[in-house]
Amino acid sequence: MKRPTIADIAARAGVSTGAVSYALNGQPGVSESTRRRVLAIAEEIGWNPNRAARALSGAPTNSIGLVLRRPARVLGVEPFFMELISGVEAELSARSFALTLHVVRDPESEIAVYRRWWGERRVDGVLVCDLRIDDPRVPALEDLGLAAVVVGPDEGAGTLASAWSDDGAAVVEAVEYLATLGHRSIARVGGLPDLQHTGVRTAAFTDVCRRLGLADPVTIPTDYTGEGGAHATRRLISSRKRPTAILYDNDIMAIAGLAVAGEMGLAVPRDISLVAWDDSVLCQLVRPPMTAMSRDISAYGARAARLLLDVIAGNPVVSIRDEPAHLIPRGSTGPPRPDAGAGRG
Amino acid sequence: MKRPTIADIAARAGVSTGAVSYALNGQPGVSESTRRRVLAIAEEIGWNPNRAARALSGAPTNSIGLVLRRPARVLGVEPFFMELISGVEAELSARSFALTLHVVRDPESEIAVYRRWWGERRVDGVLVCDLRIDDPRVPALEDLGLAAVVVGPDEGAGTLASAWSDDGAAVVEAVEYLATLGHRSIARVGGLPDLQHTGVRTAAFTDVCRRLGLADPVTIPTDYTGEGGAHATRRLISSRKRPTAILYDNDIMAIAGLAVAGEMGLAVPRDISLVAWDDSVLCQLVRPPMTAMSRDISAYGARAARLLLDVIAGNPVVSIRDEPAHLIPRGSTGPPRPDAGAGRG
DNA sequence: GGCGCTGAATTAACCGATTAAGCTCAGGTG
DNA sequence: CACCTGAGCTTAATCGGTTAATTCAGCGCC
Repeated sequence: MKRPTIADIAARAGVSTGAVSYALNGQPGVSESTRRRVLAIAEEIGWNPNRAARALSGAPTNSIGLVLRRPARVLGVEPFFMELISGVEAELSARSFALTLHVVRDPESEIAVYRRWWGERRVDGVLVCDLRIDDPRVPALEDLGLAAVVVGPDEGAGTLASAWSDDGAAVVEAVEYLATLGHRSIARVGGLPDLQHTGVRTAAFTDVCRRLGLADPVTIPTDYTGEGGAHATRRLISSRKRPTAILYDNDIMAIAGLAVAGEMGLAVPRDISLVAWDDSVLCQLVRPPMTAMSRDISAYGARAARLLLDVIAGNPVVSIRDEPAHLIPRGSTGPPRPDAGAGRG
Repeated sequence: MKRPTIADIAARAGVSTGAVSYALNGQPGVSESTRRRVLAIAEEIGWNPNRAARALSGAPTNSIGLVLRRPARVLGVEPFFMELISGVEAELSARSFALTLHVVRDPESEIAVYRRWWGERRVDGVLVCDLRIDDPRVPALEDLGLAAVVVGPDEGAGTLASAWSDDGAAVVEAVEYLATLGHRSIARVGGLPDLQHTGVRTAAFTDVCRRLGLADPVTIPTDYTGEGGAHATRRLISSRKRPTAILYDNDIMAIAGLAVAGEMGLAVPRDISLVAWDDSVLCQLVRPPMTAMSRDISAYGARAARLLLDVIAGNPVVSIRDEPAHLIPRGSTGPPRPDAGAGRG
């Protein structure tokens, strides 16, 4: 099947391609009757503008890009990105924008992809995830002048707009809740330490523990995997000053920690309380069900997408600080045992 | 920052744009020294081919499309698609292809998107999921001549290539396993009845039950949701001829069914055995852990992507029948009670 | 010297749209 | 009747590449 072009329409309508273009784009310069005729013919022969040709004349591509830097196989396991993408798509599909996805191995190729997309005019803008400390992508994108929105805290986002939740406030909520239950020694199993939002959480955690006069706030950095969470939990439980509560930076690690606590003979929440960041079906299914910091990830995605569309449209934009995650108390948290935190498990 | 073009390179190298084009594309027609000079300049000024311009001259877009028809929010919950996408990406990213994603509401707009992408030359080919009986997308794609691969059984895929597992063989494996345990009355909680692969599974289920001389094989159609699975399970358990084993078309429904069995006072697997299709962490976490038909979804995605790339390249292709799902026995299956299946629950 | 050949380059058409500029002609004006 | 105006078109340049056709210099050979 041959793709119809405006030349085909022009031939049928007996006018020039220029006139057809004016007619199709609602520009002045053609009579109402001609316009109607052209539109009817376009409809009839199933014409679609060749985006390549339009793009050559400077039109937007109506698509945004998302580059993910992880082993592709991990994506299937990690629910975060799919929820984010579902939120992004909800916003995009309403406006007939497409999402172009690309998975890369390392930060250099991520920047190379941005550069290529920009050079190729493949996307109108990009969403940037997993911002790191001194992330080289920020200056690279600023240099290129490619529209971009950071999905993450605005710390380190430079001149780029950002959309994220107030992770600090969420940490404060969780720690205050545990402190109210009576916990004086709270540890944290954190995510990748060079991620911006890990830094934000760690700072907030340290601050609130100090403010409440709690024991020295320990954060063990991990890689977000179940193994990492299990290992960190083992270390914390067998440490001299065993905490009475542990705050995990994601749900996978919290659930792994729950299993470790069981193996080491600790009852949850009698001997130790556990809190997960990011709620999921998993948290509801385990016994005891896991107290979790729940947030609407797909709403973040939608918000970030809308922000990016604004940036692309050239509208004035302000970074969005979204609703913080909020605590959903379940069975994995309770008051500490009076004698807890004394010896080994 | 201005995007460099081949005209910029030509000016610097002191040759025509035509010569630059030949040099950059490894075509004959330029001397080795000129080619090296041109390549060096291109590298130096960070030139990238404007894809729109190339596309105008008929070059491929190096991207493939995937249209998903579901409420965008459901995507985050359904792990299937993310795993599929991760497999697809693993294959694509190695070849610097991008994946363009679009979420639509109804089948008509799905076809409209194909038509638009084709007209716009936005993608080189598409992956088609969730094939239905007499799916109108198949003739539409055949008409357009847009490269396409069906992710699903080749029944109903027409002239399009397809990649899928042998669901029939998997059903046979599951039923034979249950029959070996001693079950004579096995029911099935099926997925959406108008999906092609549901039809394949239902036919195989009916056949193998007949062949093994089992009781009338009942399949209750559902919508794949937990609620649907719970409702179907309730109906089966309270039916006059209660089955001693139930085969579910996905894991969500199986887990919902497990909860229903508990509510209705049945012990699993003593009173009733349950088998899930598609394994996941969920299946391992519930008590008793769920016997499941496990398959490597991301491998399907990778295989389908490779097939599509072959179709696009014009290589001869044959549909792939991938490895069937294989049974992972866990705690939710066991021999039936001698007196089971007699009365009401 | 004239001829054909080859290699290395240029030129120009082309892809399918957008759009500034130019043309035509009907209708109104002095 | 000459002149002006503007609606309604057409023409042609343009975007950034690709590529067929063409030019041209240099060389070998009869």
